[in-house]
Parts: sequence; structure tokens; C-alpha cells
Amino acid sequence: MANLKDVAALAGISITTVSRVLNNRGYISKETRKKVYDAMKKLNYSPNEVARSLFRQHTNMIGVIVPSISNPFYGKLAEAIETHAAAKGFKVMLCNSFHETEKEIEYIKMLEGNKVDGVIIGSRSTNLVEYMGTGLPFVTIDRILSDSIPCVSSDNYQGGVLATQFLIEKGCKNLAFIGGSRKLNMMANKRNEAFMTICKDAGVKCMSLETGEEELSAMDYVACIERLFRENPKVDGVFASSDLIAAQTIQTAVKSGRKVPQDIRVIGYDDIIVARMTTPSITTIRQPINEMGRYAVDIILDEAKGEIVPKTTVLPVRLIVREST
Amino acid sequence: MANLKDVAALAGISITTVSRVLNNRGYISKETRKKVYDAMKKLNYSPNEVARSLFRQHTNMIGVIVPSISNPFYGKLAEAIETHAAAKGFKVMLCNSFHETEKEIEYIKMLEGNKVDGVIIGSRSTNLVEYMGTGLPFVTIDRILSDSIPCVSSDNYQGGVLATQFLIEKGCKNLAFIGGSRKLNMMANKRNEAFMTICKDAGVKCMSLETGEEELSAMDYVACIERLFRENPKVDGVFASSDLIAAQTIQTAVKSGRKVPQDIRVIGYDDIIVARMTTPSITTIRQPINEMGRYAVDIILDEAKGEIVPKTTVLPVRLIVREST
DNA sequence: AAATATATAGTAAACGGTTGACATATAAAA
DNA sequence: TTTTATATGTCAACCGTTTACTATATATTT
Repeated sequence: MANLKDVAALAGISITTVSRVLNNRGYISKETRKKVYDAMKKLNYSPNEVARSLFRQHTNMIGVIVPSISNPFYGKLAEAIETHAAAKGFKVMLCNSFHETEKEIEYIKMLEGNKVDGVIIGSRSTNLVEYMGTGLPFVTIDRILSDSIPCVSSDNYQGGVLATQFLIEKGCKNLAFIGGSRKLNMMANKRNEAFMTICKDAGVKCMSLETGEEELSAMDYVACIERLFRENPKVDGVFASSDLIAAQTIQTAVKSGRKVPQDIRVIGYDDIIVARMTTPSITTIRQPINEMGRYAVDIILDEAKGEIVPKTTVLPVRLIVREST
Repeated sequence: MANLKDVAALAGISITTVSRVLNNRGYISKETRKKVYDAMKKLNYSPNEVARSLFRQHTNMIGVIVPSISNPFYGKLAEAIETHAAAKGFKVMLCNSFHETEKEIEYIKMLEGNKVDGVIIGSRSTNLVEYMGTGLPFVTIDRILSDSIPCVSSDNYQGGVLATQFLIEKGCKNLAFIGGSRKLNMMANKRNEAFMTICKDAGVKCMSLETGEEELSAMDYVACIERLFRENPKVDGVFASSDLIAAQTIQTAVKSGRKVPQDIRVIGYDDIIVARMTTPSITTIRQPINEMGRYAVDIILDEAKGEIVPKTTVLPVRLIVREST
């Protein structure tokens, strides 16, 4: 691979001048500029970004840690992050933690060593804070890790309100909420809070089901849902905390002879592609995943520049009505 | 951030010795080793991988270019690649090209500049070859780009055979295939070939529908499928070239009053999460995506080491029977 | 004619780490 | 006692690029 020296030699000028045209600094004549570009083209030269990074003390690279990119929610999030980062000239290093704290710690160390300019964490582990050294900027998605780490989320409480009210409006009298573990300090817990509050206010019978880590990792909630139906056969509306749960709720309901939405209404959360693809398609609360990714990138970049950034950024959600309600 | 010099100073030894314990070279006493580790811990030191990469002339990083990581197939693929790469000490840079040749070229240049050790391309553009400079190793997924670039795929022909035979066994007399553009030089075209051949051999009526770029990008095939049903109302079996198409085929069939699988049987391809989540769940051909990712990584790493690698690697597929047939 | 702007070159240090050559000192083995 | 293995140190070169500094040589204004 050609380097600056080769380009300078071919163009018949000094290394310094070549570097100047590359970085648009100082005075350069048109002819010199042309000579340089010609030599670069001839040698198929592209600057060694590793060397640049070393000198400049930043890499224009951000790390993204998610539990699993094959989970459609994180897939969309990562796509939004990468797209927006690329538009700003930043690269993305992808890390799948599979909910394992150890891996997350390892990834953080790795990213630190690779001198990324910041890390976006869409992950669930606690106790990560102590491993987040001094200088590196972090942003979390949907999760408060510590007071000093900014968080981007959507309005989970409002999402809970919207979903619950809609189910009640549709005439449900016996609601169930299915969500993830409440022990994790996730903003998503607010969906459940809103659900309980709205149900209580409306005098509607309600219950909530908490699933575990295994279900989350395997993306398989069927056993939980079957139990829910067995123990509460009169449930006529389910607010699922993800579209994946909603899809499986529909499967389980249909299998037990219930019709969706006639016998039981189901509403999901996230509005990932699965919600559009099922039969019946899933009414859901759309999180503005693109915008969440965009804000996460903007914030991490501002942080890296030493600017003051908001501690929390809450984006609005929207009810998307489809066939399952 | 602490560097080698700081660690050496704190440990009271020379920079060279610290570098020696870091790289396990030469003779080091236990006490010195301990002093170094203590100092490293105290300073929260981690070696600057950028500097290392510059010296070593490789980055332990690979680039992955996919059309869209939010497409569940590529999400799974990227996850498999990242997981396997991480296990081997390699990092992954993620690139979403959205099927735009320009972006792919830009990404390739970027990855070249960042001195990645290799690039895995799960993308569809032609004419990329001229931009793939001299030294950088490439591997494609499911696509022959040129004679000299290794390709990893699953056995698309066999997948087509399995799917078509299964539909015929189930009693279908009037089959349709829905797939992507055949102009692209994808291995996936072989599914269609197999479909036509098997149908002809069995004397079963068949047709095949080719969707375009827009449908692929938007992941929305409903209009195509509606037309198919309108123009061929007697179709009683559909072989869809992806689970996304299969899911939408089921939606469209149900909407038009057909029952799945009683009136029309649908078989998908890939076995992504969507196939498990729909009602009815989708019978499909499972591509061994994990293994495809693993082989892609192994091959790119071997290539980077200058070893001889197979030109094509074809992994077996499997029929997964669910409810849609 | 003097002052200023423009255009280019060379040298050297820096970024942080690795490595080879060479020196030195102690401890164990021949 | 000599040899050898072990343990550390110093020094310098190197990876490819940036940049500050200094030096010159034109060209253009005052």
C-alpha cells in the first residue's frame, strides 16, 4: 500500500506539501494540487487512518454495545446509529453482549483500548459504572446507569398510557400486562406503572406478568403466556411490552381457541417489522427508534467535544393501530 | 489516559520491560510482572490499540457491509460474524449500504483507509470489483462477484428442491414462486431454478414472480402478492424466497378469504425470527446463518494470513416444518 | 523600493507502542 | 571457574501522518 512518501516522490514534491493538500492547510497552487491528486490516483492512495488517529488523538469511531443485534429492536437501533454516524463521518464498532455482564465489561475495555470517541450502550447490566473509566463518553438507551451518564429513551409512561387507554376504550374489562424483569433499572418499567395507574383509575381489573432473563435471551415467552391464560382465562386484553411478546401472545391465544381481536385484544410495543408481518398485524406503540439513534449519536459526539449535554432525552411515542385490537 | 511511560514510571522499571510483560516476550521475574500489573491496574491502563495497529500493520478488525442490519436475515448474519470474530480477538466495523452502490464503494474505501484486515460483503451491487483494490481480502455471502473472491453460501438449489417437493407432497397442484430480482448474480436464484425443475418433473403447474429493488428495500411485497392472487386465483401453494415474503403472503391470503394452510400452503426461506412469530407459524428452509457467519470469518482471516482458501463454501440447509403448510 | 501575500521545501518532533541490538548483573549448572 | 540461563536496562529505529518552525522564492500591493 502506498503512503504519503510514495505520493510525494511520484508528484516530485515534499511530504509536507502533500499533507497540506490532504488537509487543506496553507498555500497550495493549482498545479501542485493537481500533481498530488494525480499521484494519489495513480497509486490508489488513501490516507492511513490508523496513523491519523494516533496523531490526532481521536478515531472518529464509536462503539455500540447491544444485547443482540438479531433482536429486531436492536437491529433497527444499530442501523439508525450507524447511518447517522456515517453521515457525520463516524464509524461504528458493533458489540453483542448477550446480556452477559462479563462480555460487556470486556467490550468496554476493548473499546477503551481502541480509543473510540464514545460508546452507546443499549444494554441491561448493572454495575457497569465502575468499569467505565474516566475519560470515555457514554450514552445509554432506555436505561439510567448513573447520574452522570446521559440517557436517551422514548416516553415509556406515555406509551403505557396510550396502550392501556386504547384497550379500555375498545371495551376490555380484564387486562394483563406482560413485560420484562422490573429489577433492571429500565425506563420500560414505566409502561407497567402507567398500565396499573390507568387501570386503577378506570376501575378495570388488571394484572401484570414479569418475565425473566431466559425468556428475553431466547425470545421465547410462550410458556409464560400459556400459564397466564391458564390461570386467568377471562383476560380479554393484553398489553405486551414488546412486539415479540405480542406476536407470541397472538399465537398462544389462537392456539387456545381464542380469536384475536374478537375474544382478546393484543397491543404490542416498539413497532418493529414483526408487528407488520403477523396475521392479524399488531397494534403497537411506536418508539421513534431512528430518532433515538440519532440523538444518541449527536449526544455522544457533543460529549466527546466536551460540550454540555442533556442528562435525559425523552422522545415521543405514537399509537399505531392495526388489526390485533 | 495513562500510557506505557506512566506505567513504567509507577512500577519503577523501564518502558521496554513493561512492553515485554504485555507481549510475553523475553525473561520476566514474577515480582516485576506483579509490579507491572499493579501499576496497570492503578492507572487503569489499557494499551493503545491504535498505536499497536500502526506498528504491527494490522488492526484485528474486519469490515462487514450489509444492505440493512434491520433486515432480520442480515441482523442474524452480522451477529454471527461479530460473535465469532470476537471469540478470535477480532473487532467488527458495521456498514449499512441500503443497496446503494455508491455507499458500498465509499465504505470499501473507508475500510481500506482504516486498514481493516478484511471485508465481508453481504451485499448485492455489481461492479464493485474494480473498487476492491489490490491487497484487501474480501469474502462475499451468497453472491459471486468475481472469480478471485471467495463466496460463502448455503445450498440454495437443495433448498429449492426441499421446499418444492414438500409443497408437492402436501398435494399442491398450482405453485408459485416469489423471489428477488434474477438480474443480480445471487446464489439465491438457484432456488427458482430448482423450483422450476422439480415442478416440471412432477408435472405440476408453476409460475414464478420476480420482485424489484423497491420491494426489497421497503420489505413490502404486499402489492406484488395481491397481483399474483388476482391474476392467478387458483394458486394453492407458494414458495417464498424469504420469510418476510412468506409472512406477507399469509397476510394477503387471509385478507382475501383464503385459509392457510387449508386453501393455500406457504413455505418461506431463511428461518429468521419472524417465521416463528406469525400465526400460523411459517414452514421454512433454514439457512445455517451462524455457520455461514463463522465460515466467512474463518475464510477472511485465513486469507489475511495469506493462506489458500476455498473459492466457494456451500453449507447444507434444512426443512423446518411449522403450521403454514 | 519596500512591504505583504502566496507558494513551496526541509527538518524534526510528536502520537504510543514494539522490537532488535547490545550491555550488564545475578544465579544456577557444567 | 567457566558457561549458561535468567532478568532487566538503554538506545534507536520504525509504523504513517501531522504540524510547528524556518527558509526561500515569486508575485502583488503599497
